[in-house]
Parts: sequence; structure tokens; C-alpha cells
Amino acid sequence: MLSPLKLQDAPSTTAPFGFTGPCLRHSRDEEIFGEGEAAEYVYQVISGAVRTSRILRDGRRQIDEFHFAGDYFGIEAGDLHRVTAEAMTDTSVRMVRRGTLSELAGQRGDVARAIFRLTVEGLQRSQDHVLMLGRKSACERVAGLLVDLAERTGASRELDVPMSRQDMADYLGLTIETVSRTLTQLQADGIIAIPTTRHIVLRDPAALRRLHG
Amino acid sequence: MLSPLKLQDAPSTTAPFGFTGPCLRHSRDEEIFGEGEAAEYVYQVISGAVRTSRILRDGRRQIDEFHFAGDYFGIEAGDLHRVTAEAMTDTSVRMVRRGTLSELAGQRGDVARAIFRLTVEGLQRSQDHVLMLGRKSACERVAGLLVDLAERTGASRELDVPMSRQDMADYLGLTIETVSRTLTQLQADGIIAIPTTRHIVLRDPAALRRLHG
DNA sequence: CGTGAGTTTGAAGGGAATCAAGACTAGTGG
DNA sequence: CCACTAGTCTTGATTCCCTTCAAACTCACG
Repeated sequence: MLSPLKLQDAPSTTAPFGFTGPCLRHSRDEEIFGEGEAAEYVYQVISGAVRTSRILRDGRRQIDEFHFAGDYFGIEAGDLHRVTAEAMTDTSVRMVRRGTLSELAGQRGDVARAIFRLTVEGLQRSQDHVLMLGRKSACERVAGLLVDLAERTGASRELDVPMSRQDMADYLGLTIETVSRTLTQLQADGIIAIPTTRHIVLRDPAALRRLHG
Repeated sequence: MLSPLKLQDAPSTTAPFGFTGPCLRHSRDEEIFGEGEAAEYVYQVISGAVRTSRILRDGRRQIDEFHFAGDYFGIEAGDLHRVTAEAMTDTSVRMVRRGTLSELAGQRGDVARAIFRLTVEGLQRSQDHVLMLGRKSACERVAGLLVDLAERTGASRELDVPMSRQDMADYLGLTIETVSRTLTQLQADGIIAIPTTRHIVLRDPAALRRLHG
């Protein structure tokens, strides 16, 4: 389900929201912005993958979203970032100054609508996440992530997994061991194959979707 | 943390978004709209309390948000509602036709900004919810709900709980038994008192906030 | 090849779920 | 007004899924 903005956006040449901003490269695990920092920019992933997360005082981490090419992140209601954003792979990210974006939205109705739509879609993704964390088993969660990854990265069966097992666990509200065991079990059931850690083949996507619920 | 819109909104006289729409009453447990129905309206709670939820095929339910006076709900990116909305108590709700609202937003920048802000705040609440469901213990979740309820309903210590234990459980991703046990434990610890089921006294809000993490 | 981070696998433990009564509470009607 | 009743809530006993703790393995990378 691509948004209008994504469609009109040829990643490396056209700017997000029809506006050209600087484009920064980040290497793997580099922080793009941190929780509590001033939210001066809004970001769009040009290539690569980004995670946004929050950490409790005792170190427990929850990833609230993965962001792929075309996705945007870093929008805040207040002045500060409430999450930390980090590159999961080598990543290219375009930055748009917040004030510039809201000005542009004020002038162009289509831009305002597009931004609003993306935000509502983000909200709905978050609600899906809530349903998963609140009411689904480990197996259903892992299956759901795989299906989601396939859809969002445009892969049909061959999945390039951009995140570590720890990232998966912190997104799914599980431990790394449970994620690993569940993947192994799915492989034993013939539903997926795991040729390498970062490469998963969906042998039976329909079964995965059924598990996903 | 009240939004600008809420502040300028004297619940029973002024309309949401500076616009007057019809105002409907719903009695307890009545459905306001259902998952899968056409999303023709956006709603604002005038008085009472509303829950929005989703149900899996096998009956598991997840409440994704409680809505109180001033809050709005029912915004969708697509044409259909993705959640079901029900009145938790006798409730008065104002309806604004979706097209009307987007027209108004197109004409008045302040309205567009206010709606956008409310949506981003909803997204942030959802992210808090994700963190809670993914990484917090039963005790931390219940404490968090109580603190949140107190803040949002403007109660300092005397909490009128508008929802059933089942609603609490389905919001917190727990079972009704665990919610009940946890509340009993908090009472035993002297942190809260439960004179009646729907009335909870926060005897040590600081301790609750500490548990909330 | 050696090294170490990341991952998988194994064994044991724990927190919340499930199953099952029992105690309230709020309506209802006599 | 008060017994009756259905629904809600609480409490108890047991189970189970996931976590925790621990160790072995794999595979990038120098």
C-alpha cells in the first residue's frame, strides 16, 4: 500500500513533499537523532532502513517502527524528539527543516493532505502494532513481521532482513532467544527457509499470513 | 496536557474545530460505529467516555484507545473504519462529516494545524501504548493506566473509573484476573484504595508514577 | 586461521494465563 | 423494602508460554 507521496517520489532524485532538502548518509547503527533532542527536522528514508525506539531507565528497549525507502519519520507534536532514530544499515536520509515543511503545507493543500495522510497511516501502523503486542503469540508476531517486511520492501519471497535478531525482538516485544526459536520452528515446519541470518525465504507465504491472523 | 482545540472548546456549547455538527447521545455499551463500516464522520466526545477496539477472528480483543471529553476519534486514512467505537458510559458525541472537515481544514490553516496536531498526539499516545505492551510488567501497566486516567480526566486522587475490568484488561493486554489481582496487590501495598469497583483512590500517586516507569 | 560478536540451542524458572469457585453488586420484581 | 438473580469481580490452584541463565555454534572480519 504505497502512498501518493511515495509514488511521485523517485528516491534519489526527487525531494520529499516536492521539496529539496539536504541528503545525509549514515552508516550502520549510527544515531540520526536522539530521544530528548530538539526536533528541528523531519526525515525521509531515501535508501536503507531506520529504526525508531525508546529505552526505559533500566535498559529495556522497544522499537516502535521500522522505516524503509520512502517512509518518513521524526514528526513530533512538541519541540523534542520522543524517540531515538538509528540507521539499521548504511542509509541515506533526506532532511527537511520543520518550519519549512509547515510553511509549504500552509501554501499547498496537496502537500498538507499528503503529510496528513502519511501521519494517519503511521497511526494505523502503530495501532496494528498495539494489537500484535497486546494479543498475539510469539509465533503470530514473528509471522506478522515477516509478512510485513515482505510487503513493505516489495519482496515476494526472498527477504533481505535489514535488522538483527535483537531488533526483531525489541520490535516484537519478545527476547532474542524466543525470536530465534520461533524462526527455527517456522523453518522446521517448512514455512520459511533461512539460508543465512539476514536472508529469509518465504516458502509458504499463505501459511505465514494465516498465522499472522 | 490539553491541546489548543480542547481549551477553546467549552464541551456542550462550542463545536469541535470551530464547527457545529449534530450531537448524538449513546447509552452504555452502545456501538457508535463498527469495524469495516464506511468512515463518513469524525467524532468528538462531548461528555462520557468511548473505547475504540479491534477483534481477532477467534474473539481476542484489543482496545487501542480510551477517549474522554474533548478527545476526537474516528479519523481514518482510507474509506472504512478500522476499529469499532463503543460508549463505555452514557455518552454525548458530536459528529462532523468528513468532507466538511477536510473542506474547513483547506480553508482555515489554524483548523488544519489543530487537527494535525491532535493526530500526531494520538500517534504519540499509541507509541506509549506500544512501549507499555511490549516491555512492561502487569504491575507497571496497571499503574500506568491509573496515572493516565487521573491525568486525562483531571482527577487528582479520586478516580472515577468509567470502564469495566474487562476493558482495562483488553487495553493493557492482560486478562481480567491479572488486572484484578494487580489492583488488589496495589491496595495491599497502600498505594491505592478501592472503595468500590468503579472508584479508585490514589493514595500514593508518586509511587504509582514510579511503577509506571 | 584466529577472534569475537551475533545467533542458536538447551535446561530451568517465573509471570501471567487458564481453569474453577466463590463473593460481590447492581438491578428486578415480589 | 428486601429477597432474588445475573453479571461482574475476586480469589485460588494449576498450567504453560516465554524468559532467564548458560553454553555451544557460526560466520564475518582482521
